[in-house]
Amino acid sequence: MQAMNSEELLAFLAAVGHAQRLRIITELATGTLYVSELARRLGVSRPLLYMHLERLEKAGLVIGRLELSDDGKALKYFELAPFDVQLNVDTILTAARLDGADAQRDGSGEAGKHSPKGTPQ
Amino acid sequence: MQAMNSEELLAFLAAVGHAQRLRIITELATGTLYVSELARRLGVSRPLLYMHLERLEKAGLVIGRLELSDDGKALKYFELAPFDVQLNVDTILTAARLDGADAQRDGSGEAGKHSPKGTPQ
DNA sequence: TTCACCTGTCAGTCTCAACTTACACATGAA
DNA sequence: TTCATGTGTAAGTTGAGACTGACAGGTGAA
Repeated sequence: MQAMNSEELLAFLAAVGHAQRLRIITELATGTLYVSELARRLGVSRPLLYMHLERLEKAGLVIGRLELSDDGKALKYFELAPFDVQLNVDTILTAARLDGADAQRDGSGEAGKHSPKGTPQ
Repeated sequence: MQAMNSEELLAFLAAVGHAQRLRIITELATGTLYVSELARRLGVSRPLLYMHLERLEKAGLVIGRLELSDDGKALKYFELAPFDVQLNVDTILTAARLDGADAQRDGSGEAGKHSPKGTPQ
């Protein structure tokens, strides 16, 4: 998995760092499931599960797609997306460094003055 | 870094998964600092920084120790603890599996007799 | 004494994610 | 029609974490 900036890293960590969502991941690891079925298995209300799945999807941890069953019902299936993030000091420093690079690319925010290269201090 | 159960994993993720705390880690990566100095650098109130450092320390990401400076002032220094956690589906499944093992070891809760041997599965 | 540093903690407020309840809307089967 | 199944969303409540401000205590130096 490629390097992330702080924002992406935080989104990822926030997504995974929740007991319910860990359970969701564990459950989806056994195979693809549609929302209502997953809600039943986990003993969670469907709207709540929706919120969690939305969060996981935004962070790229799960993928959802709407399918028609044989009897014409619409089922929203979710499956696990492959992910693998190494978390150590280097990862975090890299994320911070990417933030700076992003800001520079965008050109906005800090009016250029900021030391263009090298770390201050 | 050795395998963690869900509780430890969540504590770790919650500790790292916060913008301010990422900045703290980034700052401490440059070297050991005492609280007031760190607060100044980050532009954060000291009580707030305390809370964050406490959280980081509980999760084992930083280590704090009180030192006497030459002029007799007490300074609370914090340094980064080495950490390295791989985050993928396997990590999470392993954590879930450890939870079960922990519960069995503790013996309570599940009126489980003592299961004679081995890990279920 | 007063000042400028530091540590440590408490009592609040505020904000937001988490969670509940309820609705509108489909389908197929009884 | 009614029931059981599903999706999708829009309210509300709540609870925990984040954050502020103020305090009590210590030191050494002016």
